[in-house]
Amino acid sequence: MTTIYDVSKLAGVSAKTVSRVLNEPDRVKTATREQVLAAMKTLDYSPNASARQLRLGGFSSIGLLLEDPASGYQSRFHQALLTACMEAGKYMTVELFEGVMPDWQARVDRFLTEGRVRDLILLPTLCDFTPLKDLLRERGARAVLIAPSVHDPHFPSVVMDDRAAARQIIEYLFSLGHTRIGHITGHPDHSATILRRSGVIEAYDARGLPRPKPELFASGDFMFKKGIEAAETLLSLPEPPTAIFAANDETAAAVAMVAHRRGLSIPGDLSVVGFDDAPIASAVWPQLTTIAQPYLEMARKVVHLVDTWDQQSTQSGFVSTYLTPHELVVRESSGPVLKG
Amino acid sequence: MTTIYDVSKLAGVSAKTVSRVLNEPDRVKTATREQVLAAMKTLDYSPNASARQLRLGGFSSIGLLLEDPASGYQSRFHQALLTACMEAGKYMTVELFEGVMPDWQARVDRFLTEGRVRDLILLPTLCDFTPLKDLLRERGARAVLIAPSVHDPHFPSVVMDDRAAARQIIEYLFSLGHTRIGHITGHPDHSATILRRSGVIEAYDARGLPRPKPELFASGDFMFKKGIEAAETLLSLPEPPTAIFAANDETAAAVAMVAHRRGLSIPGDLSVVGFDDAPIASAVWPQLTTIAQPYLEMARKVVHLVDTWDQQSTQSGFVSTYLTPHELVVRESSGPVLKG
DNA sequence: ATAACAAATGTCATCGATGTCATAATGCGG
DNA sequence: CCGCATTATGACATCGATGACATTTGTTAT
Repeated sequence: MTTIYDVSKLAGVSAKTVSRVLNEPDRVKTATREQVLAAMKTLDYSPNASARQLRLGGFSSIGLLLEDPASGYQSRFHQALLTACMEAGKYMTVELFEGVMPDWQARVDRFLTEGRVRDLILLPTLCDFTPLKDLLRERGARAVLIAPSVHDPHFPSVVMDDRAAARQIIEYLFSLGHTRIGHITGHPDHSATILRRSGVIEAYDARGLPRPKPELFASGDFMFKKGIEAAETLLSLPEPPTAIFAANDETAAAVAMVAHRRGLSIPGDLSVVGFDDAPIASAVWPQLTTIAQPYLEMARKVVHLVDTWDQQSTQSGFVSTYLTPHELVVRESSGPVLKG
Repeated sequence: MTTIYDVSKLAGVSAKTVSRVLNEPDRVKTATREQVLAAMKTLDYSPNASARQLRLGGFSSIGLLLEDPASGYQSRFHQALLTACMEAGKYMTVELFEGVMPDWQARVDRFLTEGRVRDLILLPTLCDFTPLKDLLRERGARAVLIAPSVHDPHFPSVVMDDRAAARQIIEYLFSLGHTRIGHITGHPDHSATILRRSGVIEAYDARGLPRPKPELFASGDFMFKKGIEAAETLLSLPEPPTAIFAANDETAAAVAMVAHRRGLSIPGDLSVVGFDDAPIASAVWPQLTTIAQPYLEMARKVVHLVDTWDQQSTQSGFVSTYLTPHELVVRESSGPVLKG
C-alpha cells in the first residue's frame, strides 16, 4: 500500500500538500499540484479510506445478511432496502449468509469488523434464526428485523400480518364461490409458511365451514420447481380443487404452467392466487391475483429504525414493532366457479 | 460516539485492557472482564471500525454502481457478484446510480470516500457512460467493466459477444425453417441493443438472404411492459412473423403472453426466443429458448481482475479484456415452421 | 526598496484502536 | 517469607489522513 507520505516524498512536498491536492485543489499552486498528481499516478496511490474516516468522523454502512439472493422475496427486499438507503444517504454492504455454514459465527464477526458494519438487517428466515440473534446480542451489534408478524423482544422489527393476509385471500375465493381450495405451502423453515397456512384454516373456521381435507395441502418451498410438483399433486386428485392458493407468486406461476400443460384454462377451470406481488405475478399469463406488500415502505421504516436506534433502545428500554398493511390485488387469474 | 477510552474510564482500567476484552478475552482476569463488559453495555459502546482497520491494515469493499436494481439483468449480475465476492472473502457495497441525477459526480465522490470503496464495478449501461468513466480516471479510482463486447482502453473488462450470440440464435431459427423473423430490440441506450440487432442482420447476410423489412423490427426497452406493445405491433402485421427474437427474456415472456391472449399456440403458430436465460425463461409456459451467459463465471473473473489490479495495470501498462462464452439453450418455445 | 498582506506550504497533534514492551500483581516451591 | 516464573495490566508509539496553526514565499502599494 502506498501512503500519502510516499507520494509526498516523490513529489518533494509535505504530506499536507498532497492532502490538499485531494481535498482543496484550489489552495495549491498549479505547478505543485501537477507534480503531486503525477506522483500519485506513478505510485498508483489511492487514499486509505479508514484513515480518512477515522479523522473525519465515522460513517458506517448498514449490513444486510442474505441467505439466498436468488430468492425473489429476498431480492425484492434487497432492492427496496437499497432504495431506502439511498434516500437516507446511507450505504449498504451485503453478505451472503447460510446458517448451515460451519463457520458462520466467524463470518459474522468478520462482517461486523472488516465489513465496517454496525447495524444489521435480518430478513426471513434469518429473523427466526435464534443462534444468530444470540450472537448479535452478545456482540452488542444492532439489528432490525423484517419478519412475518413474530415479535422479537430484543430487536426492533417491521412485520407484516401474513396470517390475516392469507385469510383475506381465502375469503376472497369464498366470495367467488370456491369451496374446494388447494393450498401449496411455503418452505417449512419459514415462519411465514405456518402463518399463511393457519390463515387459510382460520378463514374456513370463521365461515363455519369444515376444515379442508389434508390432501388439499401440498407442500412447497416457495420455489418454482417444487411448485410444479405440488401443482401436479393437487390437480391429480380424484376431486381436484377449483382454486389454488400458492404460498407465493413463483409457486403460483408454476401452478399456472402446469394447468396450461394440462389444458386447463385459468380462471375458467381453475383460479390461481399467489402472494407477494412479485414481478413474475404480472409477467405470466394470465396475470396473478395476489397479496401486495409495501416493500419500499417497509424498507424505509427499517432504515429509519436503524437511524433512530439510539433514542429508541437506549432511552426507552423497549423495542418497537411496526405492523405494515397489505393489499389484495385482483388480476386475471381468479374468477367465479363455473357451474356444471 | 463512545470510544474505548470512555469505557476504560468507567471500568477503571486502561484502554488496552478494554481492547483485550474484545480481542483476547482469555488474557483478562474474569472479574476485570466483567466490569469492562458491564461498562460497554452501559455506554452502548461499539468499536470504531475505521480505527480498527487503520491499525490492522485496510480492507476495502468492492463498490457496485447499479442503475436499476429491478432490472433483471442487473439484478442477476448483482447476485452473481455477491456470490463471487463471498467466495473471494470480499464485501460488496452497492450504490444506486443514475446518470440523470444532477449531483451524480458528488455522489460518486462520496461513495469513494464515505463508502470506503476503492474498486468499482460497472455494468451496462454505466460501462458506456463516458463522463462517469472520465471522472473515475481523474479520481484514480479503479473500475472493472462488464460490457457487451466493447473494449475500453482504460479499464479491464469482462465482455460477452452479443452480436455473435444474436447471430447464432437467428441461424438456429433459420434451421427450423423460419424466414419471417421479428425482432424486438432492447433499450436504445444499451450498446447491447445495437449489437444484438446487427447480429440479426449479420445472420441474414451470411445466409445470402435479403435483410428483413423494417417493420419486422419493433422497438422495446428490455422491459416486460414495452414488450407487450412491441409484440402486439409485430403480430398485427398483415404478414406476421413465424418467429420472434426478443432482445431479452422479459420481453420474450411478454410476447408469449400476447400470443396466448390472441389464441396463438407456441411454438406451433409462433416460435419465441429470448436472450439471457433469466429465471423467468424457465418460469413461463412454454419455457423459453434463449441464450445463456455464464453469470457466475463472469462475476468471478471480475472479482479476480479487481484482486490483481496492481500487477495488471501498473506493471504491464495495458488493460485486459476477457471474452466469455455463451450458449444456446433450446427449450419448448421454439419449433419448426408448420407447413400450410 | 520595503511594509503589509495574501497565497502557498509545512509542522504538529489528533481521530480510535491495537502492537510492543515495560511494569505490577499473583502463584508456587522451598 | 523469599525468589522466580507467570499472569495481568498499563504506557507509549503507531496506522494514514486531516485540522489548527506556524512559517515561508509571493504580490502589491507606497
